[in-house]
Amino acid sequence: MSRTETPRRGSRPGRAGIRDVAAAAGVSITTVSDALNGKGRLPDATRSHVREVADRLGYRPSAAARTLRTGKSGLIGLTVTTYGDEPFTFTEFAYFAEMARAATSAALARGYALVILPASSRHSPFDVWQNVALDGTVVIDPSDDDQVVTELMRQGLPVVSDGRPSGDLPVTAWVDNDHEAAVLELLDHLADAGARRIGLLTGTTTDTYTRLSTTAYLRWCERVGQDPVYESYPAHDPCAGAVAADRLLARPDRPDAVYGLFDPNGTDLLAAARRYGLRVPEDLLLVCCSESTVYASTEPPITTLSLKPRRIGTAVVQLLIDAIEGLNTGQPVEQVIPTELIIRTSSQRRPPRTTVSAPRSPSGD
Amino acid sequence: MSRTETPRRGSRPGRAGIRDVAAAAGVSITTVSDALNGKGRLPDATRSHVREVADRLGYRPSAAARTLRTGKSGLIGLTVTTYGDEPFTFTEFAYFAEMARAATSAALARGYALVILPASSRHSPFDVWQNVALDGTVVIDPSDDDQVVTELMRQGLPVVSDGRPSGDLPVTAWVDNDHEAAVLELLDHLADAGARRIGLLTGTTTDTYTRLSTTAYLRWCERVGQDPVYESYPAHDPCAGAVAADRLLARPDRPDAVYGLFDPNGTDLLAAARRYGLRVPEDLLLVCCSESTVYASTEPPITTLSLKPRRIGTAVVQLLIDAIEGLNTGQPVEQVIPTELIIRTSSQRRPPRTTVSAPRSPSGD
DNA sequence: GACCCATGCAGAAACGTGCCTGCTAATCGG
DNA sequence: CCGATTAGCAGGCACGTTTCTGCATGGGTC
Repeated sequence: MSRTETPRRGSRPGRAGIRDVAAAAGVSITTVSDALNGKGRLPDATRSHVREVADRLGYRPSAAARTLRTGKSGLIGLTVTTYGDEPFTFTEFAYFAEMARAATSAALARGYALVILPASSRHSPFDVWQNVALDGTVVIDPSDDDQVVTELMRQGLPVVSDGRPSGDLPVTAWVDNDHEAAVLELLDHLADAGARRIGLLTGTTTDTYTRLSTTAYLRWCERVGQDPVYESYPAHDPCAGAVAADRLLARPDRPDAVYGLFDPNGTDLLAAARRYGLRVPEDLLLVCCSESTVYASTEPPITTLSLKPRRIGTAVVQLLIDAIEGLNTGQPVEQVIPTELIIRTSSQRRPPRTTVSAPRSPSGD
Repeated sequence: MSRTETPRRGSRPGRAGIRDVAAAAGVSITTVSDALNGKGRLPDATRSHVREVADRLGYRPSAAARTLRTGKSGLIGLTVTTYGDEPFTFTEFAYFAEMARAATSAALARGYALVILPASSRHSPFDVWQNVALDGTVVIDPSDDDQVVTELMRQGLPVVSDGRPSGDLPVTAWVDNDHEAAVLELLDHLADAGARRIGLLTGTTTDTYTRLSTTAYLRWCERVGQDPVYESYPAHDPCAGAVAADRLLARPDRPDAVYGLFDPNGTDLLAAARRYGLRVPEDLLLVCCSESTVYASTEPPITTLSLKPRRIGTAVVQLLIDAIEGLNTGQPVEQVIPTELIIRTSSQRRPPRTTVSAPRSPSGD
């Protein structure tokens, strides 16, 4: 009986609820909700009055209550595969950084925020996946039988993957490059530049990117009648890359052109070439897959294959939000983003033009 | 009257609630909640029975309802300052990538997840900040009168900043390097290596890092009696960096050593040095602040100052979670992370040792 | 003047969980 | 054998919001 008089009981002091706004404005809770959300039919006078009172009280609606009521949280999960003990190589390479950055801004532009989550999910109540209400999830390079993806789809949550899912992994949509076509174009470019034996620096991991790129290389070799020359290494270990680059150039059947599948391969191969006294591009043509801008100012500048992570990150998020809001029914759920081969000095036998004057000081070139 | 018989009304089909688990297990809702959360006093038989039924039904507790009830969401905001029109330069430089990665894994290890949020907050109901329930926020390089930080602190939410807040901006705690000491140590190192006139490549932005580093440089110059030689450029524009590097080396009072404040300055300065025929380190000593590993394999390898972003990201999150959980009362709220000067060839007059054999082919060095 | 509809707002039922309160039966000390 | 304690569990309120329903009121139309 005496309890009915306590206006706010358990609420944190300092945070005003919608009830406080209604009481202060002399209207009902419904009116406050409608006025602030632009719904219902209210005269502008009431609307502005409620807004003013809410502002004066510093009212901030509870996101948790809104999510509970509406079922929409405005949160999108972002997860990447783990490598070994390291939590994950998120942004270890420039690709992930650019992709995540584009995905973040695309999500924010549509009123969503990204939550970074691990690729593995313990089946325990302390799992982070249990404690966050998601509207959907972006998965980067899901594994063949990704348990997280399976579970999310089973819950009816949309999942869009960067990288086409292998096997029968069900996803709402996916975005990827045409890796085979990119590798074939790249190898043709090297052959046009005069390469007779093209080597490959690849990874031991079984992700889709590595697999497709490697098989495309092998098919190309078979087509042109060249013996494959490649070295593999665990891509998550930066030191192993330098060692593998060295191994590749130390082989008796040393290639006269190399394509490195991973971002640091360019500098690693360049350093290895210097160690063996090989000039680039005179003795060795070089291309690597990278999003880093450092290869524009190396000596010499290195030709890179860009996977356009910005476009991928944007497309992934757009597809996911469309699915969340039910806008993409009937549209294609597969999207292929073209790659871009940025041709620089390292893959051209004749440098396009010499550096602009600037006399070399010591041993005159 | 007839409504009391409908077991689940508006709930999404396919998602079982705690009521369904209670009904299926033949116990009350309280017992289910206690059994799954390890609270209350229940015999192990009941506990395991409830768990089994919950597993069988695929029960997933609603994060929104739990957050509404407990007031804790398990979410931590992560925000960085914006630069121009670009949403934000998040992970534009390796520092942010490494810092965010360490912060993410530190948060996940303690059961929290990071939400990436923009530094600006429109005062509108469509603002992302309104729609996400946060337990606390990590702010990278807050501006002098950061409105987001002020608002969050006013709401009673803990805020920990990477970079000491300038002015009277209130924060719960902050983590930073001792930038002055780092710059002074670095300049002393260059002077020890024989530098007579040390130049600086700095930024036009007014963030704390740029300001402290620049003033430390100016103070050092004053102390040793050297005229300051520096060029400024907008750090968010990668092209401007190369131009500024060129400007610095084109000056009549050309420095014989340069420290670049930002990550890409190393390659930019190296390229500029090549254009002017300056050998590194013989004619020009070079140091830049970077977390990138490419500087280990450039020609020559470049000495870098590491701000230890991994340690900073970890420390920031630990302090924030301690504050959220009320564990750090009385502990210091300021934490200084030591920097590390990674000395390579570019800042040593005498290279420590020549490259291991490997005959240079053409113009014999 | 009776009917109808649009307008402006209030009441109240959920959303799904956590936890405080309380009730019953079993154990225990004396 | 009896009061006191405790284990084991159920009832029900509250978190703060959205939204369905409904009740007045007023101005039109026939």
